[in-house]
Amino acid sequence: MDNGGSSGGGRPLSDNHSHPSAFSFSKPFKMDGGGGGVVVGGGVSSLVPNRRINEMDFFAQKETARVDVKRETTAHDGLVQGFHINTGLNLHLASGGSEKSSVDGGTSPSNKEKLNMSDKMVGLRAELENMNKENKQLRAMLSQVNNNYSALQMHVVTLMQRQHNRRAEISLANEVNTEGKVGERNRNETIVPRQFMDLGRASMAEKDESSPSWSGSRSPQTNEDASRESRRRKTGSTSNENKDGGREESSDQSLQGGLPNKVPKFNCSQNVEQASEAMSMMRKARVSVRARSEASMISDGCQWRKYGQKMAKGNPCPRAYYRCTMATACPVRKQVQRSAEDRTVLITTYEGHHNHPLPPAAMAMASTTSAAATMLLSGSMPSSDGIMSSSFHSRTMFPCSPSLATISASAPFPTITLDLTHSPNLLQHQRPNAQFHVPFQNLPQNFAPGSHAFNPVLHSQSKFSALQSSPEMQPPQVGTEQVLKPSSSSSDTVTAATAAITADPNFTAALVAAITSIIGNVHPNNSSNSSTNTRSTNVDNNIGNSNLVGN
DNA sequence: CGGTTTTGACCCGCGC
DNA sequence: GCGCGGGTCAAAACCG
Repeated sequence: MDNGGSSGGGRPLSDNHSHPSAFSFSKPFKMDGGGGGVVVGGGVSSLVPNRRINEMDFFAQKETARVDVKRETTAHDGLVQGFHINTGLNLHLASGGSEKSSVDGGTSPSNKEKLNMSDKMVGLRAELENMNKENKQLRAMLSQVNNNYSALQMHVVTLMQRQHNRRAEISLANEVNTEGKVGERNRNETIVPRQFMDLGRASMAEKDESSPSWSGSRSPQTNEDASRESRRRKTGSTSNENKDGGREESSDQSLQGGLPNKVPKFNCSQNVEQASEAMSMMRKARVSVRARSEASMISDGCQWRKYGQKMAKGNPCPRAYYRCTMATACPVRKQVQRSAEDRTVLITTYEGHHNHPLPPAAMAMASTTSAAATMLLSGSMPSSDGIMSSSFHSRTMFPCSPSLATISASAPFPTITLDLTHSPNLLQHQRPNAQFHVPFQNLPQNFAPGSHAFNPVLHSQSKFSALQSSPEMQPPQVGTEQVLKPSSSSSDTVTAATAAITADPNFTAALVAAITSIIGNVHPNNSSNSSTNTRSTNVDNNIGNSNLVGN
């Protein structure tokens, strides 16, 4: 691996990554001080060289220079010149100055006043720019919150429906069979999918240990916690482990904290439980992205810290494990591995939801993974028996983009795979035919289904059966994904999932935005990617993505 | 010096 | 029970 050369410390990473708070607050303040000092203190001659101090903000310097010229001409050429200048760009400034000078009486005080006003102007503009930046940052945060909100909302609706179905089912079963089993089930009333529940318990157990009755099959999350717990007990809980444990705990909390709007809506404790279960499950849902890239990692705008690497069976390429480090408690993880069949294909699997504001470059991917996970879960959870059927080792395709995404909801983690290996022409076949209008209704103009015909080559490549049977399409890195063996029940579920996903414009919009950003990032032309990971390409990514996300 | 990467060890679930 | 594979940890090495 090229990790040694590309590793690099964290500082370039944090510098390159346009963390909003880092960017928008430091520079304007510098600018204020510099610009103000120059104009007030310096004479004409001293001002000109100052223009070359490029450390300062361009905007402030331009203002300074403009004022210099005016002042110079006013002083040397008299009233006519001065009058001429006053009709220039800074009308407000000039008139204000003249007003004050008439009050004060002298001409030189008038100049000073002008200077002061221009100083203030510069400061105000700097402030304005600062506020604009803040505004942008807030907008980004807002859009993320909105995204999370809608995702969670959909999931809650799904849960409610499932609960409703279950009640109906139970009452039906009670009529038919009055056995104790059913009665017991009825007492528990809201039995959600077992796997779902276990995941929820894991997070609940951390916060509330007063639920010892939780037992049964252990979910990976529980395993993780138990493993951590056992290690903690063994080693006497070093500071690091404490930190880690705290991190995990706070990650769950923060997960919910990141979506505060929904949780209070649950009045009964069971619903709260379900919500947290849903969140835990969402953390476990995975979104896998296949993309061609020479880089060791695709640039998604986030900061990642590698915490492990393993040789996976059946793949000579190692699998790398990354954690999001943009926030201390961010639960998002990802796995990166090259495809065994095609080494140019990089498979990135995301898991979890960011609990912190994201830079614009990261918004697309985060939104996609979030929405995809949500839709995957809400659509894939069978409502018939509340348990993710073991027969649900199935995959399906997005009808809107047959070569784009694959659902693989095999236990324990439902996974959705976005195949971007045909990315160069992706934008040309957003909508293969008129059959799938709805999902792209809300697309930004850039991504609105264009007049380009669906690429016939890709179209032929993307047939359902071909993709299913293609070993390349099976993300080899995750879980126990299996090749499709469609059963009637699974196909129903898959259909439901597909329908749910494709009916959600938010998801499709986010999906397309993410895909487009990825295309920009993983394109072979991006030569700087070849030996470096995210940090080296973030600036480019930000530039490239800002347009996409902004739309 | 602080953050990241590397890498061996550990734990757990699962299949036999 | 044992081995295998996946996932994670954490000390050491590395980097800027």
